Amino acid sequence: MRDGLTIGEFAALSRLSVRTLRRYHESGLLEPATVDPFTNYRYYQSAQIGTAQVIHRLRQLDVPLAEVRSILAAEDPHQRADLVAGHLRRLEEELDRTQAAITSLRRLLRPGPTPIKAYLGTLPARTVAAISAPAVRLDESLDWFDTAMDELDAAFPPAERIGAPGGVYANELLTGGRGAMTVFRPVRHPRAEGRIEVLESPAVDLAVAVHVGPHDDIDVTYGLLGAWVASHALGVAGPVHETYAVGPRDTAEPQAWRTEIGWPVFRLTPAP
Amino acid sequence: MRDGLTIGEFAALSRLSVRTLRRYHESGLLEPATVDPFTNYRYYQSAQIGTAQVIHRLRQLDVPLAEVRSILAAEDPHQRADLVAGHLRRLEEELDRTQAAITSLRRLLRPGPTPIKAYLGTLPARTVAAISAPAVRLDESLDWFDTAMDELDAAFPPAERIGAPGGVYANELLTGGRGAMTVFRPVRHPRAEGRIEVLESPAVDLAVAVHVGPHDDIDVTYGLLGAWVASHALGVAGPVHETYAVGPRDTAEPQAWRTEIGWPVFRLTPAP
DNA sequence: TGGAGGCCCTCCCCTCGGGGGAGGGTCAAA
DNA sequence: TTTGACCCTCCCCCGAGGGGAGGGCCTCCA
Repeated sequence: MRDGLTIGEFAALSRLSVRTLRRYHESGLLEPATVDPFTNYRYYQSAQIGTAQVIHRLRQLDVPLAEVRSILAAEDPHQRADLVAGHLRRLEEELDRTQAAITSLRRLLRPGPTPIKAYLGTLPARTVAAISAPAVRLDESLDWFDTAMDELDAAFPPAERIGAPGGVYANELLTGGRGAMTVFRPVRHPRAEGRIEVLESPAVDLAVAVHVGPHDDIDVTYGLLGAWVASHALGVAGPVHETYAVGPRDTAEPQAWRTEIGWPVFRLTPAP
Repeated sequence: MRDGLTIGEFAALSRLSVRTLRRYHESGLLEPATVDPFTNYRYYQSAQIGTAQVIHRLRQLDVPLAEVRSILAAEDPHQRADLVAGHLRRLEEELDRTQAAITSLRRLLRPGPTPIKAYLGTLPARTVAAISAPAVRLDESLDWFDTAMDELDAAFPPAERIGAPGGVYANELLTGGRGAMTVFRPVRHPRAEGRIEVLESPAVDLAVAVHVGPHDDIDVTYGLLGAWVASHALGVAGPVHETYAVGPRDTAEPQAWRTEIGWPVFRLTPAP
């Protein structure tokens, strides 16, 4: 009777390729039960099939090998389940991104010219209650924004609020980097409290476009506004302002959302 | 007035990184409108923002750059939509695989021992109507199987049929390669017709396990059967037989499916 | 009219999870 | 004993970027 299953037999039972099994051995992810010291032949035990199948399926879910390792290392089934559940959550987020990409593409690939109603406006100086963070990544921004907005809403009941809330976002965020982010609400009597601070926002000239609907394809509106700005010989002068004229706090129907995007701009002087 | 947008400005508007834009230039996917011949600075036009956004979103959907190229090259919006739709179909298949992986993992990670009821049996010699393909890949097998089964069903009406249909699958399929595949149905009066041939299947000793439910996690049953075979000092002697005792043609409720997996085996003689 | 500091350039190497293939040793059935 | 399938190591390749070094360029402000 043999030492165990050869790598080829084991590959068939675990649906992994022979090469991949060798790689997993090399990286310590799945050690053969025995390795012949003279021939270096790998032999596996049938009890290892389950482990190999777990690896195979986790990899199908794009779990990185390092994480597979920690899932396998977790003795406690609960802890293991938590790790897997964490990855499933990431899969759901990935699905959201996929959905947004499809929505956005549908708009981008719509035949015919894409109209954009943009205009120049001036945001007057005003005093608002705000929460800021110095360095957030774009993908963390949604969570951060919700938390901060909840804090503002808790501190200023509806009677205190005047006008729609908004956010100010550093332009570096658009390039994938970290950047400053502010969420604000105009209120009757702004006051500092906890993370909330009183912000004097100066008057600023803006190029404005209104995005209607959920934010899945807001990048398209940004692009159209950016094109409008560039083609009107304007330069970008600061972080973008979003004003949530109608947002998730006003209606549960995302189709009705209205987001005003305002980009501080200045007129470029023509070159001589 | 400048030549256009610098790479950094363009990156922000298209949500691509500067590095990525340079890569797309290098690979001819998205050429800057002008390149300064002395400094090699890239300048983009605002009209290119839409194209860059399309690329960005397609990449989010994991469309390979080569395919992005052909989508962009398609002038006709319909043709373009077809290419995109093709990829969306692939995304759906990916989603099916993800679903199967989750089902399978749930079973694999279920705490406690995993019972398997396997037994040795003999499939008697018999004559069946069959369709074979010499070299199919596992991921093509589902489509191929459905087509072939439909042909068999069309040629042999219910009154002709005796017993459950099945398939014979080369073991190479399990390792990701191509292999022979046969779908068969026992019928009263087998006859060749079109792709259908009459197959004399010899008697064979099988290790058998029954998989209950949809095939999402059938790999686990295969693994358990394989472990059982290995631990009983048996060797695999030929292509695996699946018999669809209850299948999609019998009930729309996948939970009720019963698939008998039979692996031809022989007794290994103990080493001296 | 300088600088300073932020952009931008190229070039090279790294990542991750494999696949292809060369060149050569081993195992087991005929 | 031969033969053919199987296994070994080693090296290179892929795609789609990211990191960083080293150095030039642009533009704003003093």
